[in-house]
Amino acid sequence: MSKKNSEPTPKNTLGMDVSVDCVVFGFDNDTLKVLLIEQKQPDTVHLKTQNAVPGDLVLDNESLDEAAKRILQELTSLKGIYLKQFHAFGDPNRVRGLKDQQWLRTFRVNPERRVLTIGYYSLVKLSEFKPKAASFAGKTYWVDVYNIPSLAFDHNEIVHKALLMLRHELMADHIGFELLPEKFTLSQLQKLYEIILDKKLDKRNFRKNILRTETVTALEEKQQGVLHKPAQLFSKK
Amino acid sequence: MSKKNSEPTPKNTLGMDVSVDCVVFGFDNDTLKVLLIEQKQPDTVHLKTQNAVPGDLVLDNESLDEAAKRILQELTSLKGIYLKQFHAFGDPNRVRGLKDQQWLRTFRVNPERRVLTIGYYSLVKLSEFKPKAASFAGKTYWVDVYNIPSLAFDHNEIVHKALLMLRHELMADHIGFELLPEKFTLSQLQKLYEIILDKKLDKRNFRKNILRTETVTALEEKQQGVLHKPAQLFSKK
DNA sequence: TTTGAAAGTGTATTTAGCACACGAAGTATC
DNA sequence: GATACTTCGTGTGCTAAATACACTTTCAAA
Repeated sequence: MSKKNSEPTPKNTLGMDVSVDCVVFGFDNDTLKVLLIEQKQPDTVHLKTQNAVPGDLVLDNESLDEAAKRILQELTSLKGIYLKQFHAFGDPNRVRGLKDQQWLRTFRVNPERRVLTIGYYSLVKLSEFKPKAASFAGKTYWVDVYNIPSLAFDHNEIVHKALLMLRHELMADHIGFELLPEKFTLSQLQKLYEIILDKKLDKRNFRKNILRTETVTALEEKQQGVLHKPAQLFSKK
Repeated sequence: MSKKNSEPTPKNTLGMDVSVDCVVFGFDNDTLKVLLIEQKQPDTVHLKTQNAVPGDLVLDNESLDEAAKRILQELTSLKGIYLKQFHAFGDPNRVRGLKDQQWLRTFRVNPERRVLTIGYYSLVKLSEFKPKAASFAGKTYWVDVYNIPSLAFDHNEIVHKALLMLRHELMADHIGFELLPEKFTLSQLQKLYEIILDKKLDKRNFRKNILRTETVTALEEKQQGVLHKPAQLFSKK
């Protein structure tokens, strides 16, 4: 089984396309949403379009983080978005749907090439989000993370894993405010936590906890235009 | 910037080689060790050999997990080893050392091809470990994780990140016993924790904690052949 | 001025974290 | 068989964090 050192035997593989897929989370005060794109389809083949998570091939001189950043910036005009690599999806059969294969034949120079994808998730402030046409995407839209339609490739699995990682990191690093506007109330933040973690939290204990972590800081300002006692506004520290 | 749907424009990239690198941890009752290999070198070029973490290209029909498992099984005879994907390393310049490039020219059919690697770490029971000749490796040996020499490619970074992930998961999931023999004492387990986390722990509190998590179970047996009060043996539950 | 609706706050109880020291159970030696 | 040596195994009191729980305040609208 072992080879002698004196006989170098170069190893051959076909090579893979590597892509980055971004699970973009947004929050609209009621539901946690994920950004989907309608996959581009050639006019000739008339298939029902599929939905997918935005993603693209990693370019030849690009790092993975750079590719993820580029994908996000092609979809939005936002800068400084929270981005985190969370898993590599490399099953050789992850592309097995008929439509998926047809799509690859249209949009990839090497449609037979195996595709490995690196999953990132990102948190954007829905309030500041303005969709932009991206080279790799058709229309974009937001769907409730707890009610996601059937997606292209293995994207349902990717979204599911992203959510698990998000939950985990929300608890560990308190990154929730990345999904809220610059100024937010603690009630908004609590609701966000409740929706992401999918359980109710006690108001007083939640506030104690958040304030203890010192990830947010109270502003002088108060909420305006609400028909009840206005809440104090906070921002990321 | 956006393209009309009616003009499919296939995207071209050169493709990448994808490899899996395994950071194999072992524990010898005193130090946490990492398994290194001596990189194979052709006799012709007489370079000082470099050390590396074991890894190999992912084969054409292999998933990432399968590749990691194969790499481990080529190095050891062990089955059922704990294995976990922890990060993808994809910087386009991660291979920039002169020796690294020479090595690629010898052992890769496409030495210029960009290489992406998926990092896995694994926990093995040193007591059961028997090194085996592997197709991709020269000699193997263990080094103290806190005293690692300069390695090929970006492997120092890979090991470092693996250690951080291991620490994290040790706390969260109590997987420590994967590094110990089937039967172990709580003192052994505590020492393992202390070395991985790099801090002292209180004996009584440690025991309370471990027993509360119910990840281990007490055996009838006691330690034998020690010149002091024999400790109770435990095993994974 | 009354109503509605969410904001904001305190306390008591339970649970987990932590610091700390000594008798018990074996082996080896004389 | 007494002694010395070494690690094992345990209990308690204190402090900090987690949890459960309900009422008053502040504003806008009618």
